[in-house]
Amino acid sequence: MENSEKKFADSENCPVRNVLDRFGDKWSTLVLLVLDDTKVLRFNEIHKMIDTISQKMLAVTLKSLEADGLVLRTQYPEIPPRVEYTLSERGASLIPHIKSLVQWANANFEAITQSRAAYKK
Amino acid sequence: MENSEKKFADSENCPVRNVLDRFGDKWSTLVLLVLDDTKVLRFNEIHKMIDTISQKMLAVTLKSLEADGLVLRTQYPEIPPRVEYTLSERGASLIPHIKSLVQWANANFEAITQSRAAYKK
DNA sequence: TTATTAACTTACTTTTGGTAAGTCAAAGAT
DNA sequence: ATCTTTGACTTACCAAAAGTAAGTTAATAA
Repeated sequence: MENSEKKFADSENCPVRNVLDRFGDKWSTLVLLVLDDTKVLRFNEIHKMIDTISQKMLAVTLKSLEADGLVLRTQYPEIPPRVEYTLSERGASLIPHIKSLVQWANANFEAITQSRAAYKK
Repeated sequence: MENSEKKFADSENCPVRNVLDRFGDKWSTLVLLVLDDTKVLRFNEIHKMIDTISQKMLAVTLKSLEADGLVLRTQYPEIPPRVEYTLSERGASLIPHIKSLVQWANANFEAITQSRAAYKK
């Protein structure tokens, strides 16, 4: 009995599951794209660019991206505080892969929208 | 005043936002990968391969993938029922882009895990 | 003295996802 | 004839994740 049927089970040890758990959240990928687009951004600047994200979720998203070593956080000892976010090298290395997905998205956006509308049930 | 700061706002009309909203759910991408891996699968077979997904979420995930035209559903008029799922052409065209992400995941899995452990705060 | 500012937290509510049981219709077992 | 099994789901209820709004901090400006 082969267990090819278990290839994706067990998210602890499966890199695929692990990374999908990581980026299958609502905001991480978008934040990375925004940082790639503008290189250096402060908290409130990111918040303006993605205006539907809540401050709370932006805070936790940035924190987990930082924990994963994808984003660098630089804090200046001033008041009011100033904090700058940038992609790390590792974060930057992810971008081309995300952009390849984005290209597909742009190419298929219309067709998908139409399928969705036609599906209606 | 330029509004480059609004490039990613408004998820209705932004293909990037739209597609990330679509795949920023917990299961869609995994289901696509599993279907790519085995080509034709029945409901319960997918459920076994991704054993942590609930039947409920597998059902809604498959339904939305079908609505988007990424997955094809074939129902045989038998009892007990038999339903087969496959990738559509459109779904198949997405796979290479997802796999490029997966490769990155495999390559960076260890380093990320270590960063996470070191972060601890 | 009070307002302002940036980068967050905190308390509370809503949405999304998980769990377990139920449905449907026929074939096979008792 | 009634009971059980089977596969692909629903449904009702509960827990976890995300959204909302208000609060915190410390210095400078009004």
